[in-house]
Amino acid sequence: MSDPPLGERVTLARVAAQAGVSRATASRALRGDSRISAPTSVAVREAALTLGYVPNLAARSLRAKETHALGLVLADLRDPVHAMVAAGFELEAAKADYTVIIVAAGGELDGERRALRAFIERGTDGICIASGVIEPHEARDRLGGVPLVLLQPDHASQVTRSAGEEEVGVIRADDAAGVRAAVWHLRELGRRDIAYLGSGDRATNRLRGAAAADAMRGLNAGTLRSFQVADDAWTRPREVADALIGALPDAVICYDDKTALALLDGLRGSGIDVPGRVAVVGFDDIPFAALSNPRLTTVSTPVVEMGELAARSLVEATGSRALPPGRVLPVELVVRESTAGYARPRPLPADRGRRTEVLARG
Amino acid sequence: MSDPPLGERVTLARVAAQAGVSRATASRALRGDSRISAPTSVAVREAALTLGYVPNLAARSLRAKETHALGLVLADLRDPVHAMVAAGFELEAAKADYTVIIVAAGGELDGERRALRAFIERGTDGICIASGVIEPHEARDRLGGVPLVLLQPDHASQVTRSAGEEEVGVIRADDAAGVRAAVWHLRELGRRDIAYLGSGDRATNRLRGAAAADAMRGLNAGTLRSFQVADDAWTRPREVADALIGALPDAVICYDDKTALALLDGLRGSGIDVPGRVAVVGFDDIPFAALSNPRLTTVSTPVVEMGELAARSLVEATGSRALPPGRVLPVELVVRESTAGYARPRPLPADRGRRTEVLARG
DNA sequence: TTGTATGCGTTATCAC
DNA sequence: GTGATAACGCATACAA
Repeated sequence: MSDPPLGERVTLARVAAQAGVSRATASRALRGDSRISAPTSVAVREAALTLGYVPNLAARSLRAKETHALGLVLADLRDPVHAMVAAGFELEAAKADYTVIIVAAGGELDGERRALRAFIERGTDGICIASGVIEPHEARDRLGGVPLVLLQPDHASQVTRSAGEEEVGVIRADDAAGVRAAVWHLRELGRRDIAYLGSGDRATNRLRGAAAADAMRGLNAGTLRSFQVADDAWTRPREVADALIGALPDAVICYDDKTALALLDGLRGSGIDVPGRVAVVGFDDIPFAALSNPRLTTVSTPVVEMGELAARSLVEATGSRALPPGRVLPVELVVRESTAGYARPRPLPADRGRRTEVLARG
Repeated sequence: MSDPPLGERVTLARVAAQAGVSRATASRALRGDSRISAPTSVAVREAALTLGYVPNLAARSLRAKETHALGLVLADLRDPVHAMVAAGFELEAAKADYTVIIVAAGGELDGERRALRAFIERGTDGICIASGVIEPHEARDRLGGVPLVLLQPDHASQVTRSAGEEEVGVIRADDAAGVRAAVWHLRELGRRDIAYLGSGDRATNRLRGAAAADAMRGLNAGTLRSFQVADDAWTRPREVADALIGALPDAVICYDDKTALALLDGLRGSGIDVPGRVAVVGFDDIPFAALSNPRLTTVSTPVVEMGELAARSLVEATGSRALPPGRVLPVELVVRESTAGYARPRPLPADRGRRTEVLARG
């Protein structure tokens, strides 16, 4: 079952010798070149197997000028959303027999620059920057020709482009549509004093906040109130709740699920009922949003699929010399208990509580 | 700011030519060889900079027989625990200027074999298998000499080794101690009918179950009851709760936090009070365990640190020709509301609810 | 159908 | 201090 212990690594030359052919023939046989006769092919394969030959991809890359590797830059694998993007990316890359190099840049410009440099050094065939803060133009410049996909770019320049618009090489979720659906939903429930709770100071945050304000305007529903907490405030639920308490709205749309779940906890700590006193909406629909108490209403974004799509685009781009296309992916509002009517739900028979209602489809 | 658009990639030869020296000299100058004169060194660096030279690591690896890359096999990046291991691993690798290749093997033997093969092909300087199901001996065989670290190995052979024992190249958390602390804690609270709720059929699950049974025996506390749900049951909370309902214990130690949080949700769906009727304990202490309602008592395992440790071991192993050492890392029981006294906690002033109590330190 | 020869970009060994 | 030159392992253009 297990290969022979490779003290010194077996090279193609050894295989060729063993099979009694030239290196060229061995190479062709192993790569399935149609011109090689069946018997030689078999002989070579056999030799490779018994010797435990494993090709040296560094050597192959050097010749072939392609590595069958993709690079993925993201902010932090500890964040479930980023991890899910990475999961989708790796999954799809693996299907096409590509390997993935991941660099966590910590959401910092210099980290992203270093990551790009590392990818160039390693000659990755394609690169994806997820939630990057680097200016798109700079990234493309630094890469000079290597296929690049920007996934939910978080650079300031992204705030101003009009919603729903596709951009070459950019994959995004339709955040604006999601926020709009949330606002509509809350208005339908009779909530009047709606607020946006931002977290961090990146483009995505500002974009969602702006979308909420727009939606309010579109509904002639008065102005949106705005609160803001730090990037990592969600690990300190009190801090999140305290940002609102004292000027409590009757509905809050949060930057993401992490913030929303922390808010839920913080409000409970202050004896404030959700959804009775305040309705809460999250963003992303991470798995734990369905397990909170009350279960969290949230805008579900296809994070895993976005990762998959990014990888697929890159794989395709390396084949055809074309640029990866852009995409704006639909999101949907998943309504759960945190925005239910004024009464808290009773114990639920069967799986009723799990049911979700689609209000908006990007 | 941005490098010149590299149509064809700049090679060392170009830099050398530009600086008016030989390739050898250029190479030495860039790597900081002390024998190169200051003026030439400067000239070379300058040339490299203006030309936008980026070294080709494939070529370098081919010569140097080391890649400055580490391989990480894990089951699934969508799982927060695995993602956190990966985060720690990448973080620490990056500090030592190593790049990380991640392959998700889906918890399947063949996937892990393929991953190892891919790593060998790419010549990674070290490899970590996290929660792998591959037999340790087989893994070492296939790798022939490449430093290997097994992180929380999940192969059957791991169940029988005695708890707390260190094994070369194996990094584990002291699961048994954690479970023991949980059992003691529950007994102290007066819970008598304690159960273990397993999930999946891997070694780690069996190991934790066995540790719980042992702890009960050690306390002369009667026999532990055992329940079991599928690997992915946590996404179907009803199913998790239904596994217990009908023979409800008054305390449950769950395989992990995901399962515990699902159980919390499922029990709530059935109107069963936690901790009033049942106390619930999780395992891992993922961030969301602190945000549930009730907040989850859980065994905190140093997942990120384990990833860091793994990477560090590998980096060190590549330097010194030695094998990576083994480690059993301490865990601690974090007591929260899900095992509080019989009364449900009132709204909490300030951060009282966040306080944790350390009961056991591996 | 197979073999020969060359080069991918670096670094190390040996000269000078 | 610096420069030729060879070699890492592989894949291909060209010959046969």
